[in-house]
Amino acid sequence: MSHISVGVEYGLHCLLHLSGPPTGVTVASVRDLADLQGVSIDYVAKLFTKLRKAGLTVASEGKNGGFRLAKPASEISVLDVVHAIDGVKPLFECREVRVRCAVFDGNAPRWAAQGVCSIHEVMLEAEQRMHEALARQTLADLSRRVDAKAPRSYGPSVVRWMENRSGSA
Amino acid sequence: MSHISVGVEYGLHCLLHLSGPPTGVTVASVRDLADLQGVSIDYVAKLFTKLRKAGLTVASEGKNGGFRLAKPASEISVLDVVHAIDGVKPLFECREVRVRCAVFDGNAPRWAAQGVCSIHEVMLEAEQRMHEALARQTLADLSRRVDAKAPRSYGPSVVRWMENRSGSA
DNA sequence: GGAAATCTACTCGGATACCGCGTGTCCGAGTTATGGTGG
DNA sequence: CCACCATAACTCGGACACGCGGTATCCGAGTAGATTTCC
Repeated sequence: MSHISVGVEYGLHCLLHLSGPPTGVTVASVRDLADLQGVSIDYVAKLFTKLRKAGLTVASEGKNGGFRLAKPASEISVLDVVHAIDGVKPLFECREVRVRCAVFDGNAPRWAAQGVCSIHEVMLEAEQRMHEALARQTLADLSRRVDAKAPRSYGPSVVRWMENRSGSA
Repeated sequence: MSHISVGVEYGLHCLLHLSGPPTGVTVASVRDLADLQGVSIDYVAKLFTKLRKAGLTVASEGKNGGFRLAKPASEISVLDVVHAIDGVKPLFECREVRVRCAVFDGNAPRWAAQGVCSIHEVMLEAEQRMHEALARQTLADLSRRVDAKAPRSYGPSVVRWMENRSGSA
């Protein structure tokens, strides 16, 4: 179990497919998105509920409904997706052991509880660096990287796959 | 449950007390270290077993035994402690969903499985930034910060507390 | 032919089951200094 | 006075219990377009 969950991974892959041409479409149903990656439909649906609440996607209900990005892909960072799905769980949870030092015998002096624990400071600094790196990358950046790897035929084949599904259903 | 466990927090606090004057001593038993912070003895013992295996501390067995740092505090980074106790668990565990894309229909082409997943790359970059921040801080740095906060009387009182314990026992 | 009813496909959200892992505890074994005992 | 033995204190390492949260599934409700039915 890692700090950044698989939900984030699924979510990012789905959002990449929603980032428009050349590699993806602009609107798709949860069913198609889930089946496209061999993941549980219900699970992906829960992810998109979170993404919607975070204001990253908008949903259109009813038949032929689906999700699309609420903003241009260049304005959605990886950090946004992480926070939307995993919440803001901290890298490190300080338990304030400094105030429980036996020397204080129960009642810690003011200076011990004041400010942020020194160890906590270091962890917060590291967390900050991590967040900066994640905030720097947007869906558009990721999309470009994928496009650079994949052959030119990949994008259209994905689009065709989705159209065939809705056609056969 | 955060990515960096409470074990690391306990471990760091213990190691700080082992970082020598002015705030700490140079050798101490697990019992004293644990009681000093109101933490389970057995649990701290397990932590120190890991720290020993990682080569950060050395133990002297038998009566009046205990642990001391294997290296100067200035050569032990926070990252070393994190890795020693939590292991090297990754920030993000890529499940390679890219190769499971339904378009490939079971057998993914070479280009899809080649190299590192684009999403994974971003996560690795963030993890790297985090590690850099943790590697930059040593026990000596932390010790200095604590000393700057605590009054001059704190260090000696900790030492006295330990001596009283071994004296009364 | 147009309006109403039905159907279908989709989103929404809660409830729940499963399972791995972090946290914490317990115990037996090995090791070394200390204190006591007997020659 | 010295050698020997028992005891205490400590580390070492495995085993295990507990609970939380991530992962995954199921189901009922609400909504809107498509289709059919009926006047």
